[in-house]
Amino acid sequence: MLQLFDTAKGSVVPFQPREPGKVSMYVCGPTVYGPPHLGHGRFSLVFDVLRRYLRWSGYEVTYVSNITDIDDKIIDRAKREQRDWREIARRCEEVWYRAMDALGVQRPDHDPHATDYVEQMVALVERLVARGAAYETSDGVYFAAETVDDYGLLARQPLETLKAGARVETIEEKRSPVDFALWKKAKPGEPSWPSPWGEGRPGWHTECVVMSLDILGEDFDLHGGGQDLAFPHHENERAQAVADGRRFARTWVHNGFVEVEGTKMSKSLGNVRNLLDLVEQYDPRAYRLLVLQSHYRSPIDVSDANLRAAEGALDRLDAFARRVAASPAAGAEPDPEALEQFRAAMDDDLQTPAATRLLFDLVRQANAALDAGDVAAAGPRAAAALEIASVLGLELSTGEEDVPEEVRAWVRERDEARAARDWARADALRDRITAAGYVVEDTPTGAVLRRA
RNA sequence: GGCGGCGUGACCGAGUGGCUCAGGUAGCGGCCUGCAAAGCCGUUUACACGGGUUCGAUUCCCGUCGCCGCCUCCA
Repeated sequence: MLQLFDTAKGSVVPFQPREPGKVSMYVCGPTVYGPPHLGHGRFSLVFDVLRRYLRWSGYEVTYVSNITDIDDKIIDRAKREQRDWREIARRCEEVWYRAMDALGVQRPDHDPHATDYVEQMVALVERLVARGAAYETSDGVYFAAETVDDYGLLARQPLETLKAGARVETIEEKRSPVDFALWKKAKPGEPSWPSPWGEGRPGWHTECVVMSLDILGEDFDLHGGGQDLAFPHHENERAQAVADGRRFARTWVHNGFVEVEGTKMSKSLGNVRNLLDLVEQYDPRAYRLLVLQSHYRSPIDVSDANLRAAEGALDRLDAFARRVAASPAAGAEPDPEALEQFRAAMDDDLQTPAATRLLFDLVRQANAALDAGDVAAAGPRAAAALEIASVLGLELSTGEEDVPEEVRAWVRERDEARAARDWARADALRDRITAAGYVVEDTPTGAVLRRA
């Protein structure tokens, strides 16, 4: 059975879905005001892997991830660039999905947009005001954090400490420094929606409450995001739901941070903080592998050296996939014991490092068996390795899909030359193929091509 | 000030009170190969420092040093 670290409980607990066989998960998505960065990539990959694993485990998964398409940062950028804020949001959303697609992150089943839920948000804020959990000020409506008994649960700090640590540039009308905006009254020229408190826009923390409950219903299974969202964002979502008398997420899962070695990194390749740059400069799967190789709650350091190493490892996996596909070991049933080990690793709070180790062990074992001509031993291990890779979202390349006909012809010529033991000619042809960007591998069944 | 995390071999990065265990990348040596590629095998005193607990600590406790994150809108 799957065990996950629940931030609210502060420990690893058995994952028990609301409804047997079904999992409802909500993962906080991006605010669309700029290109996605490495942090977005990490949480997307982490929860993509969790989702794929749950599916593979037999759960029917509903995956919701929102798009925050109205926010101060969007408005600021619109002002600065003299553009329409909606256009910025729309463009950024396109870029977001382009990056996600490149990373192999499956699209959410639902991607609610904040602007489609403003009415429901207003209704929630009204209820909170009516219950005395929120109050109006000259610039908006604020949530009174002290009305929630266990406020600070996700921050894992008591309310008093949070208040003591709060930064002081707060509005004087706020009753407590930890209170946060549910509704912001519009200044002239700002996008706005009608409300009982006048024209304005929702605060950030409210949308996720409304959208998650609307789509997934009360007591949904899992709420996820980056560690930095635990407080204040998730804390504040939860506070609203609790004050509204609703049951909120059963389990809270947060992934660790991405660290980019400032100077070193920027020196070697000029600040790859942007996800799009990363997927252009490296095999996009390299980031996924990097994420898999450390535990989701640990920090990861994304550096040129790390990404290159991951690319090297992917070459190995691709070569393996090619070799298996071309061998008689292809198509075997996966070794059940290996899959059991995989399951054990993943069930233990998603120990993807152990899972990837298993993957590489299986690859080595299967390769050795193939070397020895032991198809019976190679098949099940190879199949298990390929299945594990697939569950982790690592799509391996077996193919020489789009090799130009010209290059194929050289390969055929080279095979003939080799058959005639004309090594000089064979080597000349290989040079030509190499120059065209391909690598030839001679196998017992003929030459195999791949991209360099 | 409060809370939390981290410091592992050339590099990255898991993990554990004692049982050669990681794994990946790179280098080197070997096998295989016409030569390669791919693959396999082998390979470099590893666990920040100082104490303590213990028969025994990289793993537990205390301290020191260093790095990092969160504490109102940043995944």
